[in-house]
Amino acid sequence: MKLLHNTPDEPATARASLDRLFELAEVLGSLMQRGLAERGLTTARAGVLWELFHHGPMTQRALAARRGVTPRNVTGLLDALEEEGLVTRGAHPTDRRATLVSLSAKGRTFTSDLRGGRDELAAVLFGDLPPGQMAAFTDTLTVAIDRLKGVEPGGEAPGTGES
Amino acid sequence: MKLLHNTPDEPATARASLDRLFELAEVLGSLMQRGLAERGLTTARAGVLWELFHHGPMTQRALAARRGVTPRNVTGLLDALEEEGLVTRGAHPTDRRATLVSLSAKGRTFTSDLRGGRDELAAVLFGDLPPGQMAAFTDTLTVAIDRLKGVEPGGEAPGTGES
DNA sequence: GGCGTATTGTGAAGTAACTTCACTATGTAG
DNA sequence: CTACATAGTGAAGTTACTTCACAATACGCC
Repeated sequence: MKLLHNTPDEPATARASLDRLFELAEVLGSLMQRGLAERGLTTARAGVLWELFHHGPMTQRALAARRGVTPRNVTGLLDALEEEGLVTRGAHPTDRRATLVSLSAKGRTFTSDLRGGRDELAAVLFGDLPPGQMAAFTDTLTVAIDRLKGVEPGGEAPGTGES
Repeated sequence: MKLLHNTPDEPATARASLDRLFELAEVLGSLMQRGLAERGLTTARAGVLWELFHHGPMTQRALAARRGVTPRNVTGLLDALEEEGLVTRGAHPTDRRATLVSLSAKGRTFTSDLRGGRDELAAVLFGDLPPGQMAAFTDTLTVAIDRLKGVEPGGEAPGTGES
C-alpha cells in the first residue's frame, strides 16, 4: 500500500493520530470528571488532594506552585476541602505566617480510593494488551510528551476531537 | 523477562501508561489553551467555532447538543463570538424561532488558521516517526478510546499526571 | 535592637464558563 | 383553534480563576 518515498500519507497519519489523541484526552477527562463529581468533588479540588497525597503536607504557597495556580486560588479550594473535612490547616512549625496543609484521615481514605480507581481503569484499558504493544505505546507517548514540552504555541485544535 | 503467567508487572505497566496519558492530556490541553489565548480566544469559544467550521451553519440548539452544553450557555458564547465578529446570527429559513449561526469571513480565516496549526503540531509530534510505529500507536489509542466509552465512573486520577 | 524589605495568606472585586428556572415567540398536531 | 412542544434569552447562582491591596511575620543588615 505504500510504494512511494514517504511524504504522501504520513501527514494524514500524523493528523489522524493527533485527532485520536484529542479525542482520548476528552473522553478521559470527562470520565474523570464524572467519577469525581459522583463523589462530590471537582477536578480542581481533587488535584489539590492528589498533590497532598503524593507529596505530603505542605504550605499553601507550595501547593499553588505545584498546581500552577495563584496562591489566592488555593486559599479558596482549601476553604472548600476543609469544610468537607478532607484537609486540615495546621500551624507551620517554624514560620508563623504559613499554614501547613495536610490530608485528614478522611482525605487519606479518599485519595487511596482514587488511586485504586485509577489502577482499575488502567487494568480495564490496558490490562490485557501484550507487553510489547504496551511498551511501544508508552514509548510513543513519551516521545510526544517530550516534544510537546518544547513547543511554544501557534494554534491548535479545540476540544471535540472529531475530524 | 516474563516467565510466569502475566499478572506480575503488567499492572505496573498499564498504570505507567495511563499516567503518561494523563500527563500528555494535560500538556496538550495547556498548550492548546495558551495558543488560543494568544489569539484572544478561550477553549469554549474556540470549540464553538470548530464545530461550525466542520459542520457548517446550524441552529443554537444543535450547537448546544453537539458541544454537550446547555442552550443557554451557547447563547453566551455566541454573544462573545459575535461581538468579536467571528460569527453571525442569521434568520432560520423555515423556523422563525431559531437563529442560524454561521462563521463570518473572519471566523473562517480564523478556523482555517487553527486547523493549519493543528496539522503543524501533528507534524512536529509525529511527522518523522516510522509509519509502523504510528499505526500501532493509533491502534492502541483507538482501543483505549473504545473501551473508555464503555466504562461508567468509579474514580480516576486528577490532573497532574505525576506518578 | 531597629529597619527596610520580602513573603504568607486572605479580603475585595472581576471574568469566563456553566447551570437551572421562568418567560416570550413560534411551530405543530389534533 | 387550542394544547403542547420547542428556540432563544433574562435573571440569578456556582466554581475556578485572576489581580490588587493589606496585615502579619520573617529576615538581612547596620
